[in-house]
Amino acid sequence: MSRAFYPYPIIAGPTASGKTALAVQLAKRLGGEVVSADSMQIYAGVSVGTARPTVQEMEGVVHHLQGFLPLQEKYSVARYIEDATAVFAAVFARNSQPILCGGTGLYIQSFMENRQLFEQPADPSLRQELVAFAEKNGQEALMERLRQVDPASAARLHLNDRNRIIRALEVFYTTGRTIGEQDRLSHSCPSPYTPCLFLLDFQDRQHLYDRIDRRVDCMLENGLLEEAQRILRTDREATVTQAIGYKEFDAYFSGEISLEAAAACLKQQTRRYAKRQLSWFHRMDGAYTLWMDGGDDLHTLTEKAARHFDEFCERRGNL
RNA sequence: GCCCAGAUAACUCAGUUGGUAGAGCAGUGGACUGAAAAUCCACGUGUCGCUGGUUCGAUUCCGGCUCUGGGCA
Repeated sequence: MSRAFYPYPIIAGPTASGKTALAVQLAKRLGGEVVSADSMQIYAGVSVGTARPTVQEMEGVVHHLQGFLPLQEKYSVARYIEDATAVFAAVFARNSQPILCGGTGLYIQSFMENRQLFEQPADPSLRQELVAFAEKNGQEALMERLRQVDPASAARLHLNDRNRIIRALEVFYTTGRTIGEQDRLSHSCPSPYTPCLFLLDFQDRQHLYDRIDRRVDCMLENGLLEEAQRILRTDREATVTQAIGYKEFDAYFSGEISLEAAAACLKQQTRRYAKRQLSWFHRMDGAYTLWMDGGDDLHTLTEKAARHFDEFCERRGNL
């Protein structure tokens, strides 16, 4: 009996590592479409600061899940899994090859594992209440509340990690289950798709940092300031205001620091972000690393990736 | 030329009543289950400017020199 087999490549890597260009070339090589896995590029009107691929960069390749969401709207990994799952079904249905490409580790991993997250929405008013409680009574008191209902999570989480403590409480109060139980339940249904993970990395970290610096300069030339002004005027509750590339100019617009200082700050924040991304990707098993500073040009890298994907499909398809 | 203040981690500085030193920031590593470009954790050896002197011992006290600010001429 032959079971349906739906393999797909994942292009993962830190910001400015060259994911976009490689995904486009691989899509052309394999006859496919790019599905973005980026928590900020989903928003409309933030194309410069999030380095969303331009029409020229896409070279005619179809891109999904980019620039479709209004700025004020909240998004989450749950919605992402839903959206990406729908896109994958459609792309495979038309006999095309989806290529997942992005830098948001949580989104990539959650999609890969096909986590079931449809029964436990966030509760903003409860969160607010818990934040207020923590501010009034202190972090230790908040942790004590978690310890009462979910000692395992309380032991695992750090006292200072308020977001996660609040989330754990939220899950318990709204579902009656601990976040650990919820976790087990979310893995009840394996993914119908088989991922082949590529990690874009650098042998010399400095090469990545140089690329980040150049990209920020480039963004400034392409109208980052205007975009930032617009974003900073939107509701500060919106998810998009968390993006790196806008809040760093707050102090510049209010006249506290020079443009050079703001740009330097942005570069630094981006470097730190890239490091966190690498940290996430390094712990994912079985990745095929593509060294972006190993002397290979884009064509060679694309060929390496395509060949590895072919072998991967052959090997897995015969299981 | 004179007077004053500095010179300590890549950077900004603290400190040692004389027993070779520590914060922030940067950097590095890590975590991550519905905000994730978010949130959080861990990691600190450096000719204490150079050179003499005093001392068992000087980064610390004293002298000279060099450099950097500021002031006076």
